Amino acid sequence: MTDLKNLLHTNSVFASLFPSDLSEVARLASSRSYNKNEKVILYGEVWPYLFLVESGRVDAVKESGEGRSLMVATFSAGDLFWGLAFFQENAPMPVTLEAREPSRLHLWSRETTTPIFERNGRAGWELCRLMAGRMQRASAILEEMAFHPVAGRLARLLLDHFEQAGDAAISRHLTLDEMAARIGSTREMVCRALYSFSDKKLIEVTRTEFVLTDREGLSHLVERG
Amino acid sequence: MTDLKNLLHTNSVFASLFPSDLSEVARLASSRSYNKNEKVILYGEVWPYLFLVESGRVDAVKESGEGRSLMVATFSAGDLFWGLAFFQENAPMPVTLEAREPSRLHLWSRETTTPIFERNGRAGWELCRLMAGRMQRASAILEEMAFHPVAGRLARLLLDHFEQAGDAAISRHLTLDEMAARIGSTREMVCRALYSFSDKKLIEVTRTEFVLTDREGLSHLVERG
DNA sequence: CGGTGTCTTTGCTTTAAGTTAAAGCGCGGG
DNA sequence: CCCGCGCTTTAACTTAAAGCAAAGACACCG
Repeated sequence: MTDLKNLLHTNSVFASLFPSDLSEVARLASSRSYNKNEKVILYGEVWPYLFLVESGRVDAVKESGEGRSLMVATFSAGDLFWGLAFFQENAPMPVTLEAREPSRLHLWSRETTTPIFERNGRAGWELCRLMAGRMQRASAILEEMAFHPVAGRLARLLLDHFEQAGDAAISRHLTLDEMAARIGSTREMVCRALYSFSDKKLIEVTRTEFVLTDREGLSHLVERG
Repeated sequence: MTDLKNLLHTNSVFASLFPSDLSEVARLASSRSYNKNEKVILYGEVWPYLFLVESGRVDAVKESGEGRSLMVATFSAGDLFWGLAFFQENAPMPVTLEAREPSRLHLWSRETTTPIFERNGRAGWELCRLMAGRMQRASAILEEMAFHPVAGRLARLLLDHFEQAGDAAISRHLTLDEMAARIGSTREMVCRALYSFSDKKLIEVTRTEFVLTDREGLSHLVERG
């Protein structure tokens, strides 16, 4: 069995195809590699493709007319995503997709795969479930942007992103700009918020490391914003 | 043929069921009426249902801890929507659903309908298409909240909501609070923004009516935010 | 008619967010 | 080893948004 077929088996959507259709899908895939920071597709383009990430990492980013950007999702090995035009003709991409590290994707076009999904009810259903999950995430982001101030959003980012380490120092592998993009703000705001957390003894900050000293306090900030 | 079956036929998802399954679905529906302002289901509940609006209007609203609210969608006759738990067990409602006028809905539970979708590939596919459309809308709202200031969001609301009338006076059938909920702001901000538009000769405002005098100018405001 | 409650409008205050500018640090290239 | 560039940190300033309070306007009801 090919590597691609193995990869397909690990995905709940493809795994529920009839075996013959799974082979067909494996044959229809067009595979491509992307360099670090290479764009997969730009915001606003009509892009009728479905893709599965074999390796690497692809970010979905919205960019405003001038300067600001907001990262809404990131996809890594095993994740499935699509251009809206895969489902609805002429629907433009709502985000730019950009490879953050050298990445390899397998792509399928709308025409070749539509008939396969139409005869595999179970796979269509799994795809719905996947979309429901994405919807939930979109909804959570929207809620944060609408109701939680910057400090609350940053507190959540810290908690989510540094779950693992307990009291240990964590190296800052995100720049201020990257954090700002994730919470929809600016590098300066993030810096100030970090130091305001530090003033309140919630975290310790150095140029290169964090220590989350008071997760309780941080999650309290997330709550009330 | 029953009224419900007629209604089902007008919906792209149900219309692509096998005829026998369509009858089955009609039989499985539980139908309910809601009064004006009655809640269908509250934010955060686990609600594994799919529903079709027969008549009336149902709004999807997010509410913040204190006071603020944001209306993200409204459903009227012929529209299909669902609780996330219809697709993913235990996923909570991301919005509160509330009947804005006396409304009648037909509901289906997860258990009874899952097998039907699994054997009707075409219907599952149509459901995906529908979800893609909803995603697009969610994405547009997010983008506005993140990148466009209040004035821009309000300008769009005016243009969208009063498309029909040309230069004629339009009665204000939305209160300031309702407009504020739609653009994620407050009554006061909306009022001020309206009068700032009026100062710029983009619209004319009276206590009870609007005239959109300069749609050009308004859409220009939408652009640059 | 007057009373009551909802909605609109406005001024004033407070808070959050964003912008600009100026250092400071530290790593890699020459 | 030093220099320069890019990222980080900080402070002062500006703007946008929200909150509060009070005054009208209107609509409905008894």
